[in-house]
Amino acid sequence: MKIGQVSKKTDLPVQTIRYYETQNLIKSAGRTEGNFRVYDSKVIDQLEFIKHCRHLDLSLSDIKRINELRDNPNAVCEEVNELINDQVKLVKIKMKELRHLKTQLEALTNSCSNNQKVGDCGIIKSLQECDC
Amino acid sequence: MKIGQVSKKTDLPVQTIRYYETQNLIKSAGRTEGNFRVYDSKVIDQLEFIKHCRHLDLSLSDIKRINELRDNPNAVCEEVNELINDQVKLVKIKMKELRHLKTQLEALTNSCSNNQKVGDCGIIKSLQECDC
DNA sequence: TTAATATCTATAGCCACTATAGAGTCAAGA
DNA sequence: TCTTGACTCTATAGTGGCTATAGATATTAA
Ligand SMILES: [Zn+2]
Ligand SMILES: [Zn+2]
Ligand SMILES: [Zn+2]
Ligand SMILES: [Zn+2]
Repeated sequence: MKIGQVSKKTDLPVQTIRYYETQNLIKSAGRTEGNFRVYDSKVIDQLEFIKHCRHLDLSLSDIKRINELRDNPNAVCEEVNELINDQVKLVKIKMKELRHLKTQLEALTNSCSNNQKVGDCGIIKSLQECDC
Repeated sequence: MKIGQVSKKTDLPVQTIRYYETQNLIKSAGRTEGNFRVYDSKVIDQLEFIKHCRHLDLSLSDIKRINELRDNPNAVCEEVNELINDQVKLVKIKMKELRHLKTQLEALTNSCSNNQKVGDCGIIKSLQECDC
């Protein structure tokens, strides 16, 4: 299988697959005589795994670590658990920040009736005076 | 006033102030004989304005646009309004994504009792099988 | 044979900074 | 006056996770 076909099967851009190789998330593939990468079907599963991890917004280094852990199926899974818990914490922090942001932005839109002069616009004024 | 003092007053790193200059968010400052930047107190307000906009996660190009609009105090403030509304939309989209993420991550943590073998860990299994 | 398509490497760009290196400037104390 | 240390300067690279481009080579289909 060449990289284009892997790309179609996984719905990942060719560039991204090559990028994952440079980051050692997948092994460097074998090559044809003409220097084209050749894959066997195992890589599909590996890339799907990476994709799912990325859906969860795990960093590539986290994913690398999870892959390492997967290679020791007899080890205790505590570290996997921690990684996911840390990610939950991160997401919660980001959500909190966004809620704060939303409140502030909506207060701003309420301070402007949309047909004022820029010089009188409540948004501009609030941005000058805000004490956050 | 030299850049270090501006930095202290605004609580912005010196590098950031210079960076804003390269991005034309503030005018390039005057210089001493020894080529040090010299500012008057106006720049403090300008930087505070930028800071407040950044608190709202407005992009530097948005901030640049808002600054341009501020220079036409007689224009209608519709565009300011739109910028903020677009930002609200962005924030809402991001919040939705994060809520989805949180749900998925918490389902993952529930699928693992933390003292399993990696080979049996529900998190790993879910990441292999997930169909999102 | 030729044209289109696929692949290769290397490099730059995105965003908003942050960090570093190496050189120059300035102020205060001995 | 000299020196030390703090401050500033420019230029450059790094962050993360891709994405886009250029220019060369390889393969495939008509
Ligand atoms: Zn998934
Ligand atoms: Zn307004
Ligand atoms: Zn503010
Ligand atoms: Zn587990």
